[in-house]
Amino acid sequence: MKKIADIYINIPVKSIAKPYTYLIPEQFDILTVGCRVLVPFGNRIMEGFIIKIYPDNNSIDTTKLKEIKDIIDTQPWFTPNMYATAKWMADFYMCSLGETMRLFIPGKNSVKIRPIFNINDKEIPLEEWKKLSDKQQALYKYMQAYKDVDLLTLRRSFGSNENFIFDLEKLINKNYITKSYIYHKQAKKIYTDYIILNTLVNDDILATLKRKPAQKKALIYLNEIKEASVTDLKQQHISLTTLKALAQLNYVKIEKKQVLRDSYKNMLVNKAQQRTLTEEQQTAMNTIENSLSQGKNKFLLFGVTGSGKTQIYIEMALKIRALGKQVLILVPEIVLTGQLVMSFKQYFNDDVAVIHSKLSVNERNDTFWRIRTGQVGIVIGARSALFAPFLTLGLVVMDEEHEASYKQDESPRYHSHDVAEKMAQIYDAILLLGSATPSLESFYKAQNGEYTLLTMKERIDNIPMPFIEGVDMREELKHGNRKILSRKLKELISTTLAKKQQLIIMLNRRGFSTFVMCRSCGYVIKCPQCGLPLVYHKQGKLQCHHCDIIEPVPDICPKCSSRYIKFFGSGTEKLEEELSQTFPNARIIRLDRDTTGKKFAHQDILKQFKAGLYDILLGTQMVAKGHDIPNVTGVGIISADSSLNLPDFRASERTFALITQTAGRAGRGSQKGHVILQTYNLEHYAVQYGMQQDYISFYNEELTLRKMLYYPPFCNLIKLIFQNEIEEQAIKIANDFKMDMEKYFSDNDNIQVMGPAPALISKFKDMYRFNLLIKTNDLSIVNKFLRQKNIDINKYITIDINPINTN
DNA sequence: AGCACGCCGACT
DNA sequence: GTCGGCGTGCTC
Repeated sequence: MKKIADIYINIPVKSIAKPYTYLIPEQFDILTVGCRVLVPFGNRIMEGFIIKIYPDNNSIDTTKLKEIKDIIDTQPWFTPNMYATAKWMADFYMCSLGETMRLFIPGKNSVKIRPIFNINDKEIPLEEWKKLSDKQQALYKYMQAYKDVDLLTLRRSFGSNENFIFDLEKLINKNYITKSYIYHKQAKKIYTDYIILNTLVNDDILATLKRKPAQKKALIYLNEIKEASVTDLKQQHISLTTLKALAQLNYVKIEKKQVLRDSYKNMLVNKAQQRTLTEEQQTAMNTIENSLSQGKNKFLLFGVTGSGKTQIYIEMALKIRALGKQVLILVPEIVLTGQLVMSFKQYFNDDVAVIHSKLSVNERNDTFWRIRTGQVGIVIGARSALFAPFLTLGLVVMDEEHEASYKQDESPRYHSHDVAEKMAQIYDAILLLGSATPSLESFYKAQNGEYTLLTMKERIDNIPMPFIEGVDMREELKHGNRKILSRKLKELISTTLAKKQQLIIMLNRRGFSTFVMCRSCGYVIKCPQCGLPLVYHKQGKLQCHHCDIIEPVPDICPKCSSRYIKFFGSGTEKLEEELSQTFPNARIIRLDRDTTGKKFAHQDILKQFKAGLYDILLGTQMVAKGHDIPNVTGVGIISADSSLNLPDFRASERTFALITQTAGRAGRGSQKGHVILQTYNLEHYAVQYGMQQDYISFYNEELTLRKMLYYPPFCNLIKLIFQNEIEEQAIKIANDFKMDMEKYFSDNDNIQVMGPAPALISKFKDMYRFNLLIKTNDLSIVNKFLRQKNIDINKYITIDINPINTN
């Protein structure tokens, strides 16, 4: 009797967000829950994940079921814990299980499926043949000559214009040509020749090699390490000829072995020196031990920039590795991995795997395999590292836990913070969050005892905190200075350069001018797709920083045809120009998304700056994060306000964090740092406390505001984005829903609906977008209501649980 | 998401 | 009368 399985199809589409039932053919009886399979779906072959196998098929009508076509895994890819995580994510974020499960496989699909075409065996009668067009006849003749033709080959032979597809379908419909599918695994395994010692090495054997010094040397070397790859041996100056000769003598065996790609393998690092913890670090470790013995295993490590949080992560990782469990280290961006990977490699060497979105599918696949088979114990990576196939998990570290980039901003819109916390629970692992500026939510939890708070106030080696000075840019204007650089900052740059020390200058906008406006009619040139102002870049192009669309700069205003088109606002390119004009002898390098296109470009720039090849590093917030450059004593923050004026309740929090993080770059060596902070909002509390580096006061003031306005951490947020081609329709549907919901929850004061308000990107690809913001103290009842109303499968409504911004 | 199906206007 | 445009609905 054939068994039956429930399968989720690997497609990121809400409308098919349900399991489909298939028969398991007898030859695939080994299949279990968590295996990946190929199934017929509609008239295609698709990849699917088995989520359930029925013990018997008595109560199910099997006549309408299709059969599983082929298998991808014989062992389940999804462990029960991976499945539990995916399931929780789908429930919590109200998206399809297929959508969350596919996060866990390397690449979007495990197999590549492509259609191939062949002629049908039966002949075409002459009178039918005559009815075919010339093109159709040509196509048929072509397929008589070649077997298993795919679309790519046809395209090459029949021109790039797609007309042949029409004729092809005609022939398929008449059953002259058949269409079938072939598939192969996405990831290709690579192999290398491996040399394995095949004899006891003793004096007798070595004696036979008396006149063969190279072979003798090779054998002695192999005796020490037993086996090695041919490439590794080549580095030891042992040639393939030598090895082949040894193989002839049967002293060694040559075997093919799979190589697991790892571009971080040959990273050169110094061995870790003697570990000595500071008093604060030791206290933190003791607190962790005590809490663990009381069964508390969630920690918030609140440590100022430069206090040595990384060392705590390492200490904890050492403990967990000693227990044989795996460790996950999350970092906000690939950019930050460089520094942290180095530190971990010093202690763990090749026990470290790195995962991020710039890895090739092949390398990711190999890395996943090393994790899956327990060949590595430390996994460092950005968001996507959450979905590595851990065997066990004893510790989840989240560095810079306040970072907004932990939130995935497209479907499935998960927040790594939530997922990491859930995973820690599922795997029974320790959760360790770290930040110099914790998110309000996390610090609030620490205050309430949900997390154990670990505080480190001192910088390592008693390095003093930098001196921060604010410059009111309104005063600068009054004194006739219309430049980007204030007089004080210019002075700081001069004196720092004179001392042969380095500077970091942050301006959180890339490009040259931030908007282009017609002086005559006031028209601002906007992105045709999303309506945001286009940014002028130096190479003479206009770019949308949201859609990456590039447009030429118009000579005349598109609206009133006047020639008075001017550029306003300043970005990093303009700052670079002003700096090099003001300080012609300074060596300046820029770091922003425009200069970091290639895979390791970012690290290269930082490496060169660190090596002293440049005096000034300028860039967007990228320059604010993580790296430790001892010779930097001066830091300039050009516009602390740009993040302050955003219409979002987290604007103050972000501004405070950005100021603190950037200022923290100054004075990491023995010299005291000096920071100039330019702002138009000098009296704002986020700026003031940022200047004083006083997180606690900022937290208290911000928390009072949050409580008053009923925002997180006092409630949870759900953002609903309503889309429609007709603006009024979008507003009406949103409003109707709002009234519906308010009626349903009329007796519950803790659930509020705000809006509808036009989204920040109010029109995208001809769709108007309006937001509703739901505030609730109970996510689950709102979740239930939304499902009941089928909001979760409505393709014109996007649900964002715990959104990172509200506009 | 694809892909078939089906209903309506343009062209041989 | 046929071709082909795109809106609608389905996928075990």
